[in-house]
Amino acid sequence: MPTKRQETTAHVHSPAIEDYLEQIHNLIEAKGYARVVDIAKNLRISQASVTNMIQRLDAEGYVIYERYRGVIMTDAGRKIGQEIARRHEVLTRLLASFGLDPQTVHEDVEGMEHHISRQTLEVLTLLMEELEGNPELLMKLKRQLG
Amino acid sequence: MPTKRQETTAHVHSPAIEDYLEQIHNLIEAKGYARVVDIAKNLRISQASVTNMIQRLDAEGYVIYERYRGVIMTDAGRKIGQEIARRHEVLTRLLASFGLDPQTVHEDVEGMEHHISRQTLEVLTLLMEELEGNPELLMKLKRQLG
DNA sequence: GCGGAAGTTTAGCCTGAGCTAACTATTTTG
DNA sequence: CAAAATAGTTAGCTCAGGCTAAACTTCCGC
Repeated sequence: MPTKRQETTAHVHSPAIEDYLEQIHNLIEAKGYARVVDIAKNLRISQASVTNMIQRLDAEGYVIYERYRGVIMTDAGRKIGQEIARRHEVLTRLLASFGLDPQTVHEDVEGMEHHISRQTLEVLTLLMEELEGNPELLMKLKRQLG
Repeated sequence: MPTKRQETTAHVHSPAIEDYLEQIHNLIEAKGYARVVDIAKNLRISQASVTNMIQRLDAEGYVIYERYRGVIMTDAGRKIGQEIARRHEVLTRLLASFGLDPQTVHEDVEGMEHHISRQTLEVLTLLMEELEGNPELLMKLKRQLG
């Protein structure tokens, strides 16, 4: 893997970090708080790994963490969490509109969501909106999918 | 042995492996052979890392490797290399048709190409073809991009 | 208000995939 | 055809991000 060389300037974050922040963001949206055990369950990794990463997220300024007490997000963390959630939603709606099986959609979205620039997100949003507002076109394309 | 169906190109290989096989495939297409030094240059990693990985690719049956003599691809390796190259091409054409800057296209494609299922590839191919055959629609969408 | 269940943290380990430095092999060229 | 340049390899590191086992905290029912 051509690992992105660490930019000295604006700090770049890994897919893993994005996954955690997206998850924490979603949990806080949904239940008002984010527990280690739930993050671990949703990401399907061990609780120990979550604790570990949360400490890193705190050190890097994405969350504020107090031992045994849970996390809250900083503005920086929330921003990233929201961005990823947005990419997730657009991709999911776009693919789902073609009737792909939900499991496949989920897997592809999980994989792709970390790699989409602002510009590409705009393109995909546009495509999604066009298809949602133009059922004729969508039907035509779906017919071609066989 | 009970029958274990494994039809859907199971993700048994890493993104890194796909990157190498895509690159080796492209080089062989273009020049008839793939040298360590060129693979390293294209993936922007060290030659030592390439040698290392090539040995793994041989061990896992994707290429045949002879010390100091270069690599050739097995059928398994070629299949993956072609698949990734195909995903690469579809994504590139789709995004480029909206006039996104080539550097951005390239980065996004590099990131996304490893995560696209057969079904999603079909959807994206369809969208690409529709836009290429329907300049009206493409123009309309591009106008909306601002 | 205490004891066990549930949740969290620590310690120590592993693997993938990069790196550099030093060496070896091959190719090119004066 | 030998020596310099180029290409390839090996050894030994690093780092991210997983893991398990065991220890520690918190919470809840009795």
